[in-house]
Formats: sequence, C-alpha cells, structure tokens
Amino acid sequence: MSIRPVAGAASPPPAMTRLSRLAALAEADLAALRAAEADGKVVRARREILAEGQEITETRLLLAGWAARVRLLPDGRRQFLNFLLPGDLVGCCGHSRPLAVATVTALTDVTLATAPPGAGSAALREAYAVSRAMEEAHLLAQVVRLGRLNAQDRIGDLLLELDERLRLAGLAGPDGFELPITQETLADALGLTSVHINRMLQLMRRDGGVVWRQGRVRLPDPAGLALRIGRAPVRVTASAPATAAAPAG
Amino acid sequence: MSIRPVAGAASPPPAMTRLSRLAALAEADLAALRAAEADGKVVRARREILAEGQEITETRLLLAGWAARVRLLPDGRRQFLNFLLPGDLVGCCGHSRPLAVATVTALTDVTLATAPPGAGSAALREAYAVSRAMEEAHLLAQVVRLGRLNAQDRIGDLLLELDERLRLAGLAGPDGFELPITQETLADALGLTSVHINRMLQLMRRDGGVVWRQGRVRLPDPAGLALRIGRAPVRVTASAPATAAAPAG
DNA sequence: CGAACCATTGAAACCGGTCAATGCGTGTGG
DNA sequence: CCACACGCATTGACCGGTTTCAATGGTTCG
Repeated sequence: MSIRPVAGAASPPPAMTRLSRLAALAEADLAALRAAEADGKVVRARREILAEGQEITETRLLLAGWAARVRLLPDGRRQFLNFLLPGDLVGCCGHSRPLAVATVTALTDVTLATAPPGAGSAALREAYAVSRAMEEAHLLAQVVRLGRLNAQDRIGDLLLELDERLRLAGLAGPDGFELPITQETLADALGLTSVHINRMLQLMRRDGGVVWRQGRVRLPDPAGLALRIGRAPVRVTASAPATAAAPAG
Repeated sequence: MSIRPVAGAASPPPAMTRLSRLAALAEADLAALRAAEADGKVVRARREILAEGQEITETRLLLAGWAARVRLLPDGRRQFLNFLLPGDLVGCCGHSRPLAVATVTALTDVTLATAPPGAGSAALREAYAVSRAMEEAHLLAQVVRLGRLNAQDRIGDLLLELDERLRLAGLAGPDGFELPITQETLADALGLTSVHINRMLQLMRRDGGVVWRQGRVRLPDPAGLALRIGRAPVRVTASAPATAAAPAG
C-alpha cells in the first residue's frame, strides 16, 4: 500500500503549486497551467535562456530545474543576481517592448514553457504580479547579503531564502531540499570566492548549522539561524500569508 | 545676462521631465502631473516616508529631494538598497494589498505627491511600468557593485548611475549634479565604512576621476570611467532610447 | 586510464574594517 | 562677540576577513 504515489500524477507540479499559492486561481487558470506543464521545452545546463539586451517576446514559466540571472564583468568575473526556481517567471515585464536587463542561464537542465497569458484572467495576473514583487524582495535581500553580511551569514541567509522559496513550490520540507549547484556557483552568487565558500562551509558543517551532502541540504534550526542573521520571511501582500510553512510541524 | 531663466517656470519640473521621457504622455497626463506638482507634501530629512511591512495605500511620486530604501540589521548596521530621485515612484506595485518590502526614508527634505492614477491613461501606466523596470535594473547594478567591484569602482559606478538618472530628470548636465548626501550615507549604500569611503574619495580626487566639492559632483570623463568598470547605460525598452544624453556633447 | 570537474588544503598578500583621535565649519545661545 | 556643541570630514595604527596562487585529491565518465 503506497501512502504517497511513487512517481504518478498525485501532487501537483512545482510551478502550479507555487502559483496557486500566490493567488486564488480559477479552474480555467489551473487548466491553462496544466497545458503549459505539458508543453515544456528543455534547456541544457550552462546554456543561455535569455541574453542581456535581447527583446523579450513572451513571459516564460520555469517548470523544473534551476536557472539564474547573471552579469559578466569585462575581466571575466561573474555575479549571479538571483536564482530562478521552479514556478518562477522568466521575462515578466509590465511595459511594451521590454529588453532583458540581464542574461539568464540554466544552472541545471531546465524545463520552460510559455506562461499562460494573464490577459484573460485577473487571478493569473495577480499571481504574476505577486511573483514579481517577491522577486524584487529577494533582490533587496541579496543587496543586504552582499553589502552587510559576512561570508557565513551570507551562506546561511541564502540557504534560508532557498528553503523558503522551495517550500512554496513544494520542493522543500523538513528533510531539506535539493541544491543542485556547485560551490563555485554559490560563490559567484554571494560575491565570494569558491575557496572561501569551501572553508566557511566546513566550519558551518562542524558547527552543525548546515548539513549539505550529495546535493541535498538540510537546515537543522532554520528559526535560530534566521534570528541570528535577522532575516524575516518575505511578505509582499496583506492578503494571503503566501507562506508554505511545514504543516503543523 | 541669464541664458537660462533663474528661478521661473520655464523648464518643466524634474518629475515631469523624467516621466515624459519614459512614455509618450498625452496632454491630459501632463495636466495630471502638473496638478500633482502643485499638491506636493514635504517630508523632512531623516524622517520615514514608508515603513517596512506597512500596507501601501497609494503610489507616490517624488517631486524633489533625495530618499532611499533602507534595511536595518539587528546590530544597528544599515544598508541602503537604492536611492530615490525626483521623478521616481514610491510604492508602485502591480498586485492587490501590497506591503512595503523595505523602509523608505528621506535623505534630504523631500516633496511627495500622490501619483496620478494610471487607471485612465495607458501612457501613464506605461511610464510607471518603465520606471519600475528601470528601478529593477538599478537594483541589479547594485548587486554587481556590492558583489564584484572594489571600493573605488563601487563609488565610480554609483556616481555614473546617479549621473545617468539625474540627467533623465534634467537635474544633471555637463557641469555635474548636486549630491546632497554625506560620506556615511554613501558608505551605507555601497556596503563600506565611511572611513574607507573617505580614503578612496581622496585617491579618486587626486587621480582626477571625480570632482566633489560643496555638495556638487562632476565626472570629468564619464565614458572612460564607464569603460574601465564595464558599465553600460540602463536600457529597459526597445521603444525610445529613454536616455537623456548631453545634447550633442 | 586519462580527462574533466569539483572539493579541499596551505601560505602569503591585500583590501577594507575597527577604534580612536583630531580638525573644521556652522549655528546657536549666553 | 565668544563659547560651545554638533555633524561631518579627515587621519593614523592595527586587526582580520577574504583573496590569491598553487597544489593535491576524489569522483565520474568516456
């Protein structure tokens, strides 16, 4: 007897999980999302999804895998601006003839689909708008990380953010989450070097603050970590709490 | 002999200058902006304009003065997230019941007015959307500054951004622009200490890269500086170039 | 079995932070 | 008119977090 189906279609896919938590979607919206889900296109790891300066023709929805916005400096240095996780939107703008303000690259193999147009559905538009606001809030958090936190706190803060975001998409739980990125990628996201990331991770592992093995991360005491750093969960609307706390944990 | 009128009503106010460069506004839009211009309310320097977590009830337009979004850490450290200049929007969101994701404080005495509602005018909505997109682009630039640039390049890059943005509002020209902030504020924006800002500014003044006297800044060679750092002007739409380059400079 | 990629380690150098003091201009009240 | 406080810029000495450079190991995969 399988309490949870092993592979089947039981729990909704991450993107649907996330978006339906951002706004009260109607059945038509869910149907549109299911259609998108069936229409995913794969981009291989390390490939470009969108190039800086390029005109954006459609909003896309990230169905699976990790991507990131990135800027390259003339001397080859690299800065990841933010991570894009399943359920996140790529190229969602409010104005006409938008240009990509940063390159988007696939960190892992990634599945993308055209996002169902918001034109027909106020709820879908609301979900997209909330998603955009959350992305902005995460950017602000990134600024604080880079500007005012030391290496260990940067790592902790980012892991907390990823935990929070992946939970919203149903991809993280009490047993942690998949973190399919290298230490060098983490370094380029946190404005550090991979050497230093490595050393600080060892310390954090020793202290028991972080468990990261075989591409999977678990934070034994998220609340304590958040308190120490001074991080509050992202909140962009007064309507629904929009958080996906562990059910009665 | 005054080539430019000294005090009068000749050149349009900064906010109108900026917004009318972001989209093709109709006469009705300009009238609405003029009305807003006449309805400004003053917030004194160091006062809070908006508190983090507070529900946003209306979008406001910054008519005069400098403000900034800021985050405070539990230990008292401070990080300015971005500067808000005349013509910028405060609390512009796309979703329902938005919450402020960061505190907004006045850096100088500031004049604010309720932004004319976009409901009636597609052009006004477009201008607001473009403004939002530019703000996001500036946030990305801030992430790169803090993550990958050293102190001198951070200062240079930020001054270039301010120059570009103030030009758009008609507040900067070949003779530079007003920079009504202290070195400590600059430090809290750039993730540095005021002591280090002071030392680096002295070096940059000696090298001739920056002239900053009595609250006024001039960059003798913006293009060269931009090239060295690897900064490109912000571009968010394929429609109008939206830049306010010096006329045939 | 070698190539490629990633994690790990060590030693030395450097950038920026910290602490503390001094200077300097301005406004203000005695 | 002067004394003083206040905010801000400036300076010096020292400390420490992070980078840099370079090398070693481990694992996977063709």
